[in-house]
Amino acid sequence: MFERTIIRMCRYKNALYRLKKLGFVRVFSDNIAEAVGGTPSQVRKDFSMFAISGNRRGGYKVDELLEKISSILGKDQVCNVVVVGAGNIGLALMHYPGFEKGNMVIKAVFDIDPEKFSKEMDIPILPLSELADFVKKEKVRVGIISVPDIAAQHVSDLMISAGVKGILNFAPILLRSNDDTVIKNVNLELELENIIYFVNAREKSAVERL
Amino acid sequence: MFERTIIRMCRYKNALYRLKKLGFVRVFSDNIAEAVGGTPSQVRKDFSMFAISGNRRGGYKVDELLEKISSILGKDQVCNVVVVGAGNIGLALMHYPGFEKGNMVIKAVFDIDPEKFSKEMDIPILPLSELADFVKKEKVRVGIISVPDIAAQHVSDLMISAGVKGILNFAPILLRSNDDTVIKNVNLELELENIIYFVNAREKSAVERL
DNA sequence: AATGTTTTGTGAAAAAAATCACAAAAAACA
DNA sequence: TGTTTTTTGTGATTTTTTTCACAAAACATT
Repeated sequence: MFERTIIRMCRYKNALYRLKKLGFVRVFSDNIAEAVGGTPSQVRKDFSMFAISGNRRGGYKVDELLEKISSILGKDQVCNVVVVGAGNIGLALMHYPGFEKGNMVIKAVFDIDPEKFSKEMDIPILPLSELADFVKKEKVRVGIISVPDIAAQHVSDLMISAGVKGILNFAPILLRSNDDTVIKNVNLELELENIIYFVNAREKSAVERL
Repeated sequence: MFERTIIRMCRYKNALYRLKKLGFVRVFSDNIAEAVGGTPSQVRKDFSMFAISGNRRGGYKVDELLEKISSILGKDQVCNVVVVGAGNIGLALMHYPGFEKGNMVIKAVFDIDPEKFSKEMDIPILPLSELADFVKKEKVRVGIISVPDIAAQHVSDLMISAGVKGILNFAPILLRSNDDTVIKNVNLELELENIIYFVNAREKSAVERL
């Protein structure tokens, strides 16, 4: 019942890092809005939900704001992540540069194909059978699923019983959250399909306007 | 101003394919709701937006329904897609099996690194300089961006000026749509951060309940 | 110190989305 | 054929989300 606001808070944080890199020390709500494609009043309203306050006329100090948002988003401590599925998507995520800087660390990738195992690497690829132990030992709380749809539910069950509390699922099947676990489904096919719809719709309405 | 409904329509279609494969000939709104994690009345309401009607007491015939939804989503004809950025994510998408079956075909991948070029493959990897010609010749209307953030805006401009009408952007930077082009930003880092927030929030509220 | 300007913070209003609830239709069955 | 049961289709209601609008605060300027 806060979801929209939280999603935006993540965006604000990202935008603030960029603004900071550009040399900003203070920002106003319209700078932030501009950076994330929103409205200034929505930015302020979102902040007010968390009692984040700036300075009337003076805006917000970037560093303070970043600190407050980060503490709300719980990014003070590092979050350990595992990936299950060493296919194309899984390996791509393994090397995705964006995670490290955001305090999220992929500790290992798991698969069932022995061909893929490699314990020596920076991020090891391990047999799926070792998942539960690894999760417990390394205090992993978030997992990424990048296996074929047919295996996704099983992997999800495995993760949850091992103690994972949040799952980002790339398999094209809907995994359901329960009271104890948060699951976010990302379906690339659907995203693309969506775009195609809107492209067609605009084209059609452009034709009709003639 | 329809976005939510459209996204769900895509999900319904997917679910219907699965139900069909399971042997369903007829479905009721609650079967569909169950399959996508929604409510029956929302399914019906969504359908009523497009004047899709079933049979009182008899539900919906899967084939008819699929046909209607598909025609709304504009998936009658194949949609040609290009990918720019032959990095980890780009190559993963290139081999992503979900696209083909949904009538979306990746025709080529583009990059600026000559090391990566390979014209002989099933899906060729070509120099970015050939993008505009390719898009025009192959009537490509949708593009996927999987380049580093710093290059994303430039690639987007290139695509749009070549005639691309829809963009799925994986670079961690917000690209803005205009009246003529639809852009959907997918930020993997943000997705993961989101999950971490909700995991932490639940943990905290669980502790408070003690 | 007084006045003017800018920007926040937030209730109130509007808009959008989801849910409810129930009449109407259609099949099943007696 | 009439009665019962099930499920749709949709207006009405509720909830959620966004936008508006303006007083209060803080700084600048004279």
